[in-house]
Amino acid sequence: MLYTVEKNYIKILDKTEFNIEHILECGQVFCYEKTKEGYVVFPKDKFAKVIEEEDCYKIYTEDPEFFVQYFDLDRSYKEIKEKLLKNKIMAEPIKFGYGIRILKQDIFETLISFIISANNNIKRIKLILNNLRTNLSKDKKSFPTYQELLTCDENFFKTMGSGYRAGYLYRVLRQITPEILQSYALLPTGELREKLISLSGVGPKVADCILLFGFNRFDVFPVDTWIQKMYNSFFPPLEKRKTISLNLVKQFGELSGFAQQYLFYYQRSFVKN
DNA sequence: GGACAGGTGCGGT
DNA sequence: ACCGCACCTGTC
Repeated sequence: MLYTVEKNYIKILDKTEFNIEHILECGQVFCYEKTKEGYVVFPKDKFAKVIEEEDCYKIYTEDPEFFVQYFDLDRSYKEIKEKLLKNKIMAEPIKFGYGIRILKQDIFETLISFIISANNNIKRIKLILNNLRTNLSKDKKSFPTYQELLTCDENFFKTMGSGYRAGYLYRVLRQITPEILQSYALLPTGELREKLISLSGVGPKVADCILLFGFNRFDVFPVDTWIQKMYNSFFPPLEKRKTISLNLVKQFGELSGFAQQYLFYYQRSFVKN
């Protein structure tokens, strides 16, 4: 067993299967901060403080049940890594990001976050999301609700720093509701992907991210500029991201999403600084 | 100062 | 269906 639930924290017993830096910095999430003591993470209206100790992690939270789900603690990543290691290309990335886990994030939150992420850098994405939180949510620290976002006009989103994505945000809020999004969970991946791409500000890359991080569909391989660079350094170079994605899904099948995270985290570690 | 960020929408072929 | 280009704005 990976964890035990104590009174006000979750204890992670195996640090080879959970590394908070790997989990939060591998590109799947924006609502976290590094602190002096460790990391804080604040999905939806929840909050947890993650502290590393000698032989364990402690996840301090008022809602352990939520964070057991959120951190995907009941899935064996040991098995996933073993399967992925059959592909030689995965050896170094898994060695480097051994403690990665794919979070189970709120679907609506993932939609809004990744629309903002398009052609953008992480620092600025976090800034925009912070602006939205402090200006819209009543407690200044929860992710804004659908209703709160719906009251905003396009210009407001611009003042939050979202630039030309302001129009995407304004329109997408009038195309869907969190409830309709949730109902898409019943659809097969291909059909669901089409639904997502039909939304304003959602193209192939953002759709794949929502599929992976919100709906936890692992048979998709989001290809951004980093993955494209990685791919073109390992394989005969390709221009089109769609072809790259198809090739990678062909290689990794139902484990594509996991492979993507290890490869992304590894690739980005070189270029960062 | 320009290139680049976790791309998308749009109009023209 | 497949290009090519414009697009906010902070950071290097």
